Amino acid sequence: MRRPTITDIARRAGLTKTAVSFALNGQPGVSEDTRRRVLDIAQEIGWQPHSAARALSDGRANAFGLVIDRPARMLGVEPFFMQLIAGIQGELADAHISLLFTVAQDQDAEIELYRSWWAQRRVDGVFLVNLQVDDRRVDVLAELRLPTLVIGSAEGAGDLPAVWFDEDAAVRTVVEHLVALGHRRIARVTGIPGLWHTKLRTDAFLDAASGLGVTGVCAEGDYTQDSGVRATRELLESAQPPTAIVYDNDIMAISGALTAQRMGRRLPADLSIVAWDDSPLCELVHPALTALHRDIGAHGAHAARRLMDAERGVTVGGLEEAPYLLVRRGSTGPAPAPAG
Amino acid sequence: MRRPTITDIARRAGLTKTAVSFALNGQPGVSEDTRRRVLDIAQEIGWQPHSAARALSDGRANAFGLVIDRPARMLGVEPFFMQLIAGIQGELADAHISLLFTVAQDQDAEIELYRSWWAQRRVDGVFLVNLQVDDRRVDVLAELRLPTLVIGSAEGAGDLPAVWFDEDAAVRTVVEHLVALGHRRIARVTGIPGLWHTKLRTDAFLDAASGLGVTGVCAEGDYTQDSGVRATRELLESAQPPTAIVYDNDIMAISGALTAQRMGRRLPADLSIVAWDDSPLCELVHPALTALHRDIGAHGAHAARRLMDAERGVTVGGLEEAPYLLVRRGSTGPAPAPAG
DNA sequence: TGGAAGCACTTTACCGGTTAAGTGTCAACT
DNA sequence: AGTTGACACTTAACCGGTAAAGTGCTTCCA
Repeated sequence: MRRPTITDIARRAGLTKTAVSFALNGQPGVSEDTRRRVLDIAQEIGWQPHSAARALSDGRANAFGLVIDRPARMLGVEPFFMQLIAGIQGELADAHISLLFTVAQDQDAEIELYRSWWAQRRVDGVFLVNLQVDDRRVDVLAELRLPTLVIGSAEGAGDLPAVWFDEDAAVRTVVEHLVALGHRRIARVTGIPGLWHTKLRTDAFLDAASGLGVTGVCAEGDYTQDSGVRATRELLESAQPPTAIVYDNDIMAISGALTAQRMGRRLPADLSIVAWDDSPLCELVHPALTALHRDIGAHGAHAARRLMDAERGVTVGGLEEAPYLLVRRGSTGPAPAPAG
Repeated sequence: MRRPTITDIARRAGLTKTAVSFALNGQPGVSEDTRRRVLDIAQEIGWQPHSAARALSDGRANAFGLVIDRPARMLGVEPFFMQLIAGIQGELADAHISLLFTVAQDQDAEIELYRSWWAQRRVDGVFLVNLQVDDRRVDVLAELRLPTLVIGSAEGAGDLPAVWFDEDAAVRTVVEHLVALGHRRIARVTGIPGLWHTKLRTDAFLDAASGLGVTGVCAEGDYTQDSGVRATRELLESAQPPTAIVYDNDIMAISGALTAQRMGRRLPADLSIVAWDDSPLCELVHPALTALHRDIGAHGAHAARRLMDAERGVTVGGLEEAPYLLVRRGSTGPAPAPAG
């Protein structure tokens, strides 16, 4: 089955390919009759433009790129990226823009990939995720002038447009919730320390705690359940254990909850737990975990729309998403009465 | 920063672009000196071929496609696809082939996407996952002659090449393991019924059970934790509850394990549990879940290599992966002594 | 010493689109 | 009646590669 070209259409319509191109693209210069006829033929023989031909001609690849450089072992346990991609797709599909999705070994490999994509004109722009403090990717992408949309953090994005959630407000909501329940020693198990949103949350967490006159402690995690278990154990075995723990993702929260239960803590009577990002996993354990909920699909859609705008030269500002929603479930409750 | 083309190289080398093209592609017809010089210049100015130009010229898109049509809600809770994609990428990267990854609403949308990719020459081939019984995609792809590699099932793939795991042997391994532990009533919570590998496992499960003279029961699930909870409850509340349950994925296994524990069953004293696919989640619960382990990354890599071969016209046969490995953890043990 | 062969290129054309510039025809206007 | 201009196209060129066919020079051999 040979794929039809505009030349085929031209032959059948008795026109030149230029006339056909005009007709197909709504350009003036062809009669309405002719345009109709051309469109009918195109429809009939199932013509669609050859992506490479068009790309070569107009210089646009009609593709965006998304690279994740976390180790494969850690990928996918979190639903975040799949939901994000699904949201992005929804917007891109209508515009006939494809998504090149890649998993890179590390940041060097990721940067090499951007250079390669740029040099080969494979993509018209990229989504940048998991922004780190002093992230080298930002400078590289700016230097390449590859349209970029940062997902997840306004800080550190430099001049690049971004979409993000208000981590600060979310942290405050959680801390206020816990303080209102009487908690005075609150801990937080962080995500990977180098990431901007981890830093934002940590700063906001310590601020909120001291602002409300309670003790806030951070233990370092890395999103894996191992780290969730370890951090939880350390916190609960410390001299002055917290009565509530906030985890930076759901995996750590669940492993933390189960660890605490194994250590004899009742939830929420002895310990309250809050998860960040509300995946189905949060309802897996008993009691179900109180969690910060956000619309990740919409987040992806917003990112996609903005990258499309940015790539077309429209100046786009940042977008702060609708606030996180604190979904209260069984894992948070009144602080235990002070011992002794 | 203008991107360099071979014409730029030609100008600097004092040659025509044809000579440059020959030099860059290792074609005969240029002296070694000239070739060196051209390669040096290319290196120096950071030239890489314009993907669209090359695609237009040689007719290859240098991209493969992968579509998943499960609802976004269910995606990503399972690490399977992320690991698969990471494995695929590893192979494709060296060959400078990109992966177009898309999440589709349903199978109709997926088929439309294939037609569109084909008509626009966006991809040179596609990976087909989650093969269903009477899958319409197989015929469409065969009709389009879009090189296709089926991942996960030889059955139902028609003439399309495939890579798959031996589900039959895996089922037998599990059932034999459980029977050896003394279990006589074994249940299985299935994945989505329409999928080929679900059917394969179900048939094999019932066969293995009757072959070993034990009772095998299947309860329908759909990979979600809700279905895991529901099926587990039904099974345990039935007149003759099983002493062991095998789940078709890890999410259902975990929710099943937790549900059983909440219903007062001790694991493995009262009930043994086996998970299909060994993600980190399996070690989340206590006792950790016995699980069927397989190398999903390698699976993806094999698929990628075979699709590359198929697309180049090499006749590729099917590949059965190394067998599943049953990782024994705390969730399986001797069957409880018969009551009464 | 003339012809053939081989080398190292160049010329030309093509892939399938888009687009600037050119052309023939007809109607309207002066 | 001749110019003008609009219309509906066509011609030609371009995007950046690849590749078949052609060219000029050297070398080798009979």
